[in-house]
Amino acid sequence: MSSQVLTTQAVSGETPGLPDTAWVRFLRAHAALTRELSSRLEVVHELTLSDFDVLVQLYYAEGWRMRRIDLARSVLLTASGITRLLDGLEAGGLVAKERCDSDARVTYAVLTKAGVRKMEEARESHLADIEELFGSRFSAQERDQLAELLGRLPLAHTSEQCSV
Amino acid sequence: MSSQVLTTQAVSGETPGLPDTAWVRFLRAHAALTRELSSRLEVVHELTLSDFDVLVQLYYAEGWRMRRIDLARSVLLTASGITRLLDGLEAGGLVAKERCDSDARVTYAVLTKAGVRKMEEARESHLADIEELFGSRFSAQERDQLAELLGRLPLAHTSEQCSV
DNA sequence: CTATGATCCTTGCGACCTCAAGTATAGAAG
DNA sequence: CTTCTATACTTGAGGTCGCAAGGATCATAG
Repeated sequence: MSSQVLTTQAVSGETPGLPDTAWVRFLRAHAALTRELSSRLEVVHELTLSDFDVLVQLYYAEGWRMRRIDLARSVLLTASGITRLLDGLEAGGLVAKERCDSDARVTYAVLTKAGVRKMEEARESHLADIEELFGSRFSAQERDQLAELLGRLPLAHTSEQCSV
Repeated sequence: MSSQVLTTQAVSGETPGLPDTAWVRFLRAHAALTRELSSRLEVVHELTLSDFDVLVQLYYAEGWRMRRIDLARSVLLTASGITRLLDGLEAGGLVAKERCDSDARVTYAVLTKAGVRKMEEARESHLADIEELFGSRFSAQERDQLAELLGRLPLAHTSEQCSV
């Protein structure tokens, strides 16, 4: 009732029990890919991966505008994370704040003209990078399959069960 | 010659062109899973995901010993990252330094008795967590398939081509 | 032996992100 | 109106990590 937890290990047969599971590959691939993609994005467009992520979300939102809290949830950052990330984008003139008339608690993040331009500028090269490092490794069918498999993973905190 | 880059998007049909590709799911899943796993590992065993990662590598290495640089490469951290991570583990008494007789440049990282104990302690619960949040989402076959697909991704810096 | 270049490791610095705590607003109940 | 709870956002402190630079050691060639 143990030792069956790790499937697909020791594929290369190097070290005896060294785990090389789907999960470990997942971790390694993420580290390598984000490092490389981030670095390219940084050099060419002076953007973080997260910056780009936020820009994309806003770009596809109605009126290029989103509540900060929704933005945070959609890119899986905490509220404070979004505040600081947007601080940077605001300083760079890519995003602006906007008050909400019906609820004074909320603030909108809006893409500025410059932000839209930046986004469209960065898009092409970044998508090409993703394609090169990620997408091109798979056939269209495999890509769909991968997306389906990854789509099953939990996106939020599981187990809200906190008794005491 | 564009707009075909993003396959598998808008699966849920919510926002028109909002990308929901395999890559985006990959990013989101990673953020969510590492957050949750890290938090659990922290609470129960006072370990980081990276800490555990290093412990595992050492545990399966000959003599529970590895050159720091090899350790760094195998967990995909930089040399400085390993130095600081091991600082923590050394302070906690889980890992010790050891000189190399044949080459004074290299230092080994060795699992201490306490380190081995910690590793065996943490292993069970952490693997169970991984299984719950990750593995259990897939059949054995799907797991293998996922591992195979993820295994195609580049693990190091691509394109060493730096002309000037 | 000395110079050169590569490798291993550490350290200063900064970037990014989280948690915990605090402020402000909203809505519901008394 | 007042109180209580929930939500939105910000800020201070701290942790992890990469990059760049520097020191030490090794290997090789002159």
